[in-house]
Parts: sequence; C-alpha cells; structure tokens
Amino acid sequence: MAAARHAPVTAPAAPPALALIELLFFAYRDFVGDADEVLQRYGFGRAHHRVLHFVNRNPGMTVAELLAVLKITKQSLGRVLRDLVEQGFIDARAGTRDRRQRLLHVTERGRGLARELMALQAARIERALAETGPEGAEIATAFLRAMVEPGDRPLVARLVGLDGVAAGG
Amino acid sequence: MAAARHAPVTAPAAPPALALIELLFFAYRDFVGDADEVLQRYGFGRAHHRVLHFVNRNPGMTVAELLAVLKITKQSLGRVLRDLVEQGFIDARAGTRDRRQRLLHVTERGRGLARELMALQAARIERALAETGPEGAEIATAFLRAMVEPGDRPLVARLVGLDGVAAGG
DNA sequence: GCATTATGTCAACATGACTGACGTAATTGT
DNA sequence: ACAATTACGTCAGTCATGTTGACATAATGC
Repeated sequence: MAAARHAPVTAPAAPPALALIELLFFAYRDFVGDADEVLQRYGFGRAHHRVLHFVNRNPGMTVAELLAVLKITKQSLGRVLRDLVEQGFIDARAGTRDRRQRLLHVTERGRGLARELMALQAARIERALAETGPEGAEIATAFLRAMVEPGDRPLVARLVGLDGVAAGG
Repeated sequence: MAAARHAPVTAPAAPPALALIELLFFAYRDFVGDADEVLQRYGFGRAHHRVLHFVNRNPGMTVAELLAVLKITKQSLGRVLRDLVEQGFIDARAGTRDRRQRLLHVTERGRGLARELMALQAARIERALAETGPEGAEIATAFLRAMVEPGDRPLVARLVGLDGVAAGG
C-alpha cells in the first residue's frame, strides 16, 4: 500500500498546470466510468454513449456533423450508429431539404436512456460544483471552453448552447 | 456547415452541469490529442503516455500502484510497460525492502520524452488559464479534484502533490 | 450530363482493454 | 519450518473501438 515515500521526490510544489494534467485524467476517468454499468445492461460501450448523447441533445443532427464532433472515422461511427438504430434508440430520417442526409433523432427509448446517463454524470458534476464554491460553475465552464482547440470553439459553443444563439436556418 | 437549426430545440438555456458534461468531453479530447503526434514518432499510444507520465512523476512507483492509478488490468499494463522497458524509457529495479516488487523509474531518455509530452499539455492548460482569469487555476483544480471518486482522493492527492505532504518512509 | 457530396459498406488491421488460468519467487504468519 | 499470501509475469483467447483504403449509391448543383 504505502506509496508516500515517492511523492515529494519530483513534485515538491507542482505548478498548477502539472496538477491539472493529472486531475484531468482522474476526473475524466471517473466521469465516464459513471455510465458504464448502465451501458452494459444494453450491451453498449462508451462510443454508443457519446453518439446517443449528442443526438439527444441535437435532434436532426446529420452524420457529417456527428463525425466532426466525435472526430472519428465514418466506419467507426457506422458500427455504433447501426447498433443504436437497430435496437430502436435512434431513428434516422432522410432529410427533406437534402435527401442524401440522414437526420438523426432519438426515439422515446433513446431519450430515456440518454436522460438516465445524463442524470448520472450531472449528479457527479453538481456534487463537485457544490464542493467548489459559488463561482465554480462559471469558472470551470470558462476553463474547459478555453481548453478546446480554437478552431472547434464555434462548433462547441453551438452544440453546448452557451452562446446567445437565437435561431437557425 | 449549417447545423444551427437544431441548437435551440433541446438546449434553450442549458444548466451548467449539462454544459460541463459536453465541455469535459471536448476539452479532454483535445487535451489528450496534443501528445499523439509525438507518441507516434516512437510507435507509442496513449496507454504508453499515461504509464510514462506517472512513472516520471512518481519515481520508485510499483506495478501495483500503477494498476491502482490507471484502473486497468495487469495484462493491459504489462504490454505497454514491457514496450517502455525494452525501448529504454523505463527502468525496473527489484525492490530492496521487498524484492518481489519492481520499482519503476524513468531513464534519461524516458524523462526527456515525458517532459516533451508534459510541456505540450501544460502549454494548452496555461493558455486556457490565461483566458480564464486569475482565480482560474485554483477553482479549476478544486473542481476537478471534486470530480474524482471520493475513495480515490487520498491517492490522487498524494500523486498530484496538492496536499501538504512533507515526507515519506 | 457530370463533378461533387453525403452516406454506406467491405476488408484488413492496430490498439488497448478484458477474463481466466497458471507459474514463480518472495514475504508473512503461525 | 511450512503454509498461505502477495507481487508480479505470462499465455491464450476475446472484445470494443479506433484506423486506412477502396468502392457503391443516390442526390445535389452547376
């Protein structure tokens, strides 16, 4: 068990950036782990979770948009999206304006699962915010937004709904 | 291309927890992506990065401690650790107090690579902190610490070096 | 009509995770 | 001293999720 002997050797007073490198790892590890048990009930993995989440939050999303968000290849996406459609969690309708597009929507079943998973992760975040203090939410949001690659920030802002967007096409 | 049409449908005014769910995904996605290009030069993946990082920051760490930190199986760790040892990035010496243990240390070469990777990630974090404001570092650190599973916080605190630890065995 | 676009799909492969089983050496407890 | 436990390694098989490259189809736009 005892590992305290090597703590001070290289990290006598870690600058904030070094601490944050490791805290991001631990926080994300536990954050995504929250969903695992629920996902396993349906034979899904974390990739399914990500797809379901973004489709739930952005109904009418196209496959191309999902690829830009997840930054994976269409083959990787294809597999998990097929699983979700076949098992009735996501519904893909041909676009009306452009019939090549598949506009993705969650079904009632999909919405239920997405909500259950969101609730788990939101609970962890809310507990953490309560421990952090009153400005925690605003500053944590600002920090994480600033961590995103600048070129992706417009897309992220739109998806997350933090800009003052009022309407669309 | 145009996706604005579906932004306001489900996220009219997202509560902070929902925004943070997505921001954690985007921030972590870009954060870990920083290292990929460098790792590819050595034929390493993200698993190698995590091992190298924690061994560099905690010299003398044992295999069991590394398993507790990464929360993976010893078989998974075994592969990447073997790669790192064979290629001269990590050195494993038998423990003196308990000779069954393998005390892990980075070599000079390992320290160099670990530093290069840390510098990349620290740069993104420092840029983000500069955009966030003066209390950014403290609050972001507190928030991410609070996101960690309570049972793991003592271990995390020791590894990250944020507690007032003064000495060890 | 023809180039481009949006999407799907097949094949092959890499990485990194998993379980289960077994082996060995060293330590600990009685 | 001997047995149980511990720390670690390893073999074998599997799974989830990512990759590249190539090709097919249908719809769009000029």
